[in-house]
Amino acid sequence: MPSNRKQHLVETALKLFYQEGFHSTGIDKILAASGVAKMTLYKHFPSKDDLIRAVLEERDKRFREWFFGRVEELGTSPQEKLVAVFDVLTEWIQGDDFRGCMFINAAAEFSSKNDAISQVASDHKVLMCEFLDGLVKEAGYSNPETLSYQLALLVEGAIVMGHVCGDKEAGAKAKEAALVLMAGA
Amino acid sequence: MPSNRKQHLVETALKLFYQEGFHSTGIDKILAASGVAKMTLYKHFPSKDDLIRAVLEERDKRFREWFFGRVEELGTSPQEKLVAVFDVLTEWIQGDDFRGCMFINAAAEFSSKNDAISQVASDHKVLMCEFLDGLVKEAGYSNPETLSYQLALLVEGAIVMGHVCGDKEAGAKAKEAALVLMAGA
DNA sequence: AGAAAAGCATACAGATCTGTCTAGTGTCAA
DNA sequence: TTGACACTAGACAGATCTGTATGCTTTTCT
Repeated sequence: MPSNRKQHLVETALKLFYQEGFHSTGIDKILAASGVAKMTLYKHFPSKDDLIRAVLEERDKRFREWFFGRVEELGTSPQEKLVAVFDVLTEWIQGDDFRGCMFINAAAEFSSKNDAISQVASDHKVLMCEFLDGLVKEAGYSNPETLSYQLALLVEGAIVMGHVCGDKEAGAKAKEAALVLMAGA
Repeated sequence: MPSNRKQHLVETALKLFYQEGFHSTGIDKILAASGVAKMTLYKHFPSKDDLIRAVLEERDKRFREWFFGRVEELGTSPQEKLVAVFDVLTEWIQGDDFRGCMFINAAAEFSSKNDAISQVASDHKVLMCEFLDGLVKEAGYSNPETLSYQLALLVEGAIVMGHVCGDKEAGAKAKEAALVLMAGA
């Protein structure tokens, strides 16, 4: 049974790292916000990097659960689910606490020398792509890899435009483009 | 006439901030790498944030000059230039020192509270979009804004996949998608 | 040549940040 | 009751980082 405190730390760090960035969020801020003692943190996580990795892994797990789950809720056929991807994307981007993709942000903050963190970010994107790929294959498109990657590009593009430019319509516009690509495939 | 030293500082900071990130690059590292004295830096830039802003503005200027220039070199008709956009994108992503888009990275590191820096990042993206929009309009597409934004999504998506996943083919794959969208518009 | 500006070197203040040490508190189980 | 264990509180070490102060040298312009 995982300690109460450990989970609580990850919870708090999840919010703070996402909202303010990794370097900008000091250990002390996380401790103050969570009400956990410093020694407890360092008992569970040998270093800040370890905490960051744990947070990213948790984020990956939760985000995909939420995203894939919502897609399944909104669509029945694989075709519908592919379209739903962009509705869920829009939901996310339009949410009040949207601040881009945590993994893109992590890749931006940590140079690729930091293997472990960059790897988690890359893995997350691969898993997102594989989800799309699964749907595209189920839907029976020819050249599924090509189409699914193209849809992934639109998703990532919308995340960026939503974050950097604050364009709340980025998801909807990506959806339009996706429909064109799907129709042409 | 801008001081030699000032330009030299921006030059050095440009490289370091891009390669290692903004928070990870301390003032002292920039000074050591450039051989400029600390007081000289603070004479030209009241704070690190001011230096960062100056660097981002310079980057925006140079990047667009390079990017737009290369596009003009590779294509003659607006149509060709639109295709060339994705060849130049590929060139960039495949370059040895590619580490994503400096403005996406800046937006990731600085929470939106930091108005000035976030604004420069947003402005850069808007200018990139406007360039695409100009080409699309010259090429005579109907619904130009729709198409140009869709192409922008592909560009941003390719940058992300190129950076986070290290996919050197992201640009080429975005090009394929762009051709489909252009054909359908 | 000589004044004014620009830059250099270095030490330092003060804040902040990661990570450690120590001593004490509360809890649960044998 | 006692011992193991998790956690707390707070001081502290040591590094690092931004920004300042001071005194000196170099360049530049007239």
